[in-house]
Amino acid sequence: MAEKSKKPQKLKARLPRGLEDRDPAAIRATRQMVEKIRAVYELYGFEPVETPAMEFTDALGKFLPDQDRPNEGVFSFQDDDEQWISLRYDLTAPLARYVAENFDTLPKPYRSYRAGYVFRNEKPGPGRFRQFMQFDADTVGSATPAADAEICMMAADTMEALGIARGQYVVKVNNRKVLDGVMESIGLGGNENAGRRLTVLRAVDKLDRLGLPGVRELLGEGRKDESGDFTKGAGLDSSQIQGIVDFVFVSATTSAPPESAQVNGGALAAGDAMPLSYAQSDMLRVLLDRFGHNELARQGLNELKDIAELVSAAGYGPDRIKIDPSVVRGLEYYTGPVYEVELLLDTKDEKGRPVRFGSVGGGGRYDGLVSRFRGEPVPATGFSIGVSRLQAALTLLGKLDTRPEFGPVVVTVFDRDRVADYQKMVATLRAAGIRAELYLGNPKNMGNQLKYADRRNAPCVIIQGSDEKARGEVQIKDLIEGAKAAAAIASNQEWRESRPAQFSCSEADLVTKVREVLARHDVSWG
RNA sequence: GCAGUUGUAGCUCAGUUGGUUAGAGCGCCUGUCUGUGGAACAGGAGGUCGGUGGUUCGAGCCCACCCAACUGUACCA
Repeated sequence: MAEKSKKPQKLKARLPRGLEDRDPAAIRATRQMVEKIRAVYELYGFEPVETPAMEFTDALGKFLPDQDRPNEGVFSFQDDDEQWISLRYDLTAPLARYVAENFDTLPKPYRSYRAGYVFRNEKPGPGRFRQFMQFDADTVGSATPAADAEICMMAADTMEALGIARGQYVVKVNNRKVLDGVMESIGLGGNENAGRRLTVLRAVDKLDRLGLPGVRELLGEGRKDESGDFTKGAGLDSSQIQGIVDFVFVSATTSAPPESAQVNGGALAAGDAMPLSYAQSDMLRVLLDRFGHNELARQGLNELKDIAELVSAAGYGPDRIKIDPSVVRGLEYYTGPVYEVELLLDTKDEKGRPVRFGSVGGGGRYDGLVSRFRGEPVPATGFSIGVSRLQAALTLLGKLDTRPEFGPVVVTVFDRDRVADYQKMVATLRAAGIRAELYLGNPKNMGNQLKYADRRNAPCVIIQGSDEKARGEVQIKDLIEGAKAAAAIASNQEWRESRPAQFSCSEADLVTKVREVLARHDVSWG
């Protein structure tokens, strides 16, 4: 039987999931965001450094890759000498390596900032990519809560510099020591409970999403989601659950407005006390009363109190920086205060469905990360903005300028024997600092050239046929004005003959007249 | 990873109880229009119906497996 004659299989043009191509508007938006963030970080006295996109795997704080699944979580490969190398998954671990390697020459405390792409092999989602940009700032070599407080204030300032109004974001602050202490006090201390502690932390982290009832389920046997999938819980007994819930409850009633606590999971569970609104200091006092008997918790709460007082003294109220004991953060390397920046705006996708973006920034104190490389303790605290995620959110919110940038002035080719003349006009415009180009396509008719200029979003085109040449003139056609005039014109005939928004000027006035057109429409590039 | 939903033209989607040659809108290209963007009108290109196998005289439709996307969930050092 004859083989089915197959068409030659064309290579399919496609991109792996979680990766994206970036068009001019997106690139411009990123550039503007990065510039605004940079300005704030500089203002706070931080200085730039750049490290490569990959590091030795062990320097990133990751165990050697699983032979079966070497790319779970991070992308890794083996070098010629068999050493494992990974793409960085954040900018903190590489900074720790950099500081350790250059410890003797860096001024300490060392304030550093850097932006760059990081890579995570995870399931993508809205605002979640496998390659994305972060913009970090860190203070290495200072253990004082003043360093943490400063990072929080800078995070708030950065949000506002990015055009996110006060009240549309909040910097939440917690301390790992507090929850660790609470867990210790209900008998979850010690190495043998490390796994369960992690499960508890993850459960608490989901408070905003699942509400108190969901968290309760995750602390106990487990929870079934709406798709029927079951998540195994921490397996705590009821008194232990109540201990955690007591703690979480205070945060829930003080950090979230009551109505949102109602929405998430249908109200706080019955049997809990009435929701009350506490001021920050009241909340800390209540927590100290209740959990201060544990040394670790008391230490953490006192650090939080220090930070709260510092930011408050600098004029940053709880509308900008708020103590929220339910903030956990996933990374294990945090040792003290942790921060998280959340957008308080409702984001909806193109179809009007609500979208959860998660935090757009976060960080914390990681006192152990640099000292891994050195024999001495090196305290450090830092903060990271998820530029890509924030940009995705702001785009969805319509808060970013996504208008296409103006294209160049296009000099059309009327008479193909005179390309040299046209090229000279282009050179003249460029010499005057005007973005300009010669039409390089097939010049067989003017219509195509104008369509091209239109697609390029060119503000105007230059036309010089034999008539104009004889008079020593050029035609300047204002495409922006012309587009407005188009509305009043019905027939193509009329459209062509009227030549809207087009005028003639002498060759010598080319630059001056083009500048006038640009100025009229407020055209500027870059 | 687990679960659910969905895969038909570049995009958004129709497609009858299984029945001849799979359609529409938008977009794209060409012409009306050899010195001028838009609109209008006319025409054109573009499909292995996600893939493979099966049931059937006959499959876009039914069945099995695979792949992908979306949503939830888990993980996120």
